[in-house]
Amino acid sequence: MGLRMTRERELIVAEVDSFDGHFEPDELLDRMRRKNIRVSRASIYRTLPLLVECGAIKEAVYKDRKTRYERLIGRDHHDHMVCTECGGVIEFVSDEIERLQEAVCKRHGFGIAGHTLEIRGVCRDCSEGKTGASSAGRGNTNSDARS
Amino acid sequence: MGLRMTRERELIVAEVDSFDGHFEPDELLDRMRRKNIRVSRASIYRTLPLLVECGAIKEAVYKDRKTRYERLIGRDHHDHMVCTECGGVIEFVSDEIERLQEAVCKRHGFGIAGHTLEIRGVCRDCSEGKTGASSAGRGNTNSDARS
DNA sequence: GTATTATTGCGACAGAGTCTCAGTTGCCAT
DNA sequence: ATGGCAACTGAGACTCTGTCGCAATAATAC
Ligand SMILES: [Zn+2]
Ligand SMILES: [Zn+2]
Ligand SMILES: [Zn+2]
Ligand SMILES: [Zn+2]
Repeated sequence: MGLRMTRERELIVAEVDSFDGHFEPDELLDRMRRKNIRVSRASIYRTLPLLVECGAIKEAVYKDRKTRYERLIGRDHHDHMVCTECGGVIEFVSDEIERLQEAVCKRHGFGIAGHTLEIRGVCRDCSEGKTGASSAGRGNTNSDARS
Repeated sequence: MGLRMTRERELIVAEVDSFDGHFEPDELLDRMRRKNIRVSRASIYRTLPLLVECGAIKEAVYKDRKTRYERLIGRDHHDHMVCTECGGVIEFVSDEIERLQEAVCKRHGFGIAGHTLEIRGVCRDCSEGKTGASSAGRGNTNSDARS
């Protein structure tokens, strides 16, 4: 049969909606625990893939081999530059790149459902020697207007 | 002191060089076991990251939360379209996209070290109803000339 | 040839994510 | 509103990829 809207799922969705940026399942769990919102780890791990299927969130940057999610609803599509020094993430959009992707896929008869573009490298601050400028760098997200 | 060229590392490099396409560490191990080449799992897991640092291979598509590698030496850079139906992988290159990425990064003062572009969707065969055309699709790689 | 020290292999370990199963609860039909 | 049932939850055991510690080994430097 169909899915059911349970109390737990409402709580999880609410929590996901309550902030921007990237998160990992266990991170979400901790956040909820600290707020005294009781939901089991299993439920979180079971719900997030459902939200991906609904298009509410998507898997984003992988770090260490942990799945990271990112809210989609209420946010524009963007891609990522990840600094290998400080771990910082710059979000960016290039309409031209998006258009070219569509063109390439069309040529292959490939129907796009989504994509992930992740550029690895060294951000300006780190390369200018402001070592650890962005500090110990626990994935601070440096949002950015479309280019 | 520096690194050492050991018998084990030679064997691993030889095995990696012996085929194109993507592979996972344990896959490589099995392959070698079957050929009666004895190298410990730990050595493989320790060597592959070194090869990444040398630029001989790189981490490619993640699948299930397993690290997948791909040989770089002797192959041109390319990106991936992954079919969500059959699991097939189409490799492609768009020089324009590559160029645009450089432009965007330059604008951000971001020094590119590498990138991963993975487009998810449905390939031609699957969308034309040739369901399972590419068969049970365990990641068959459909190489392709530059577009 | 000997000293030095990186590397190997093994098995123990770590941690993200999955599975099982009994108990619960949303949902639909009556 | 009530009952029935399948979907869901929570707890913990489990799986599986990847890492670590340590004693034995072997590649390099002298
Ligand atoms: Zn994009
Ligand atoms: Zn983002
Ligand atoms: Zn590329
Ligand atoms: Zn490839």
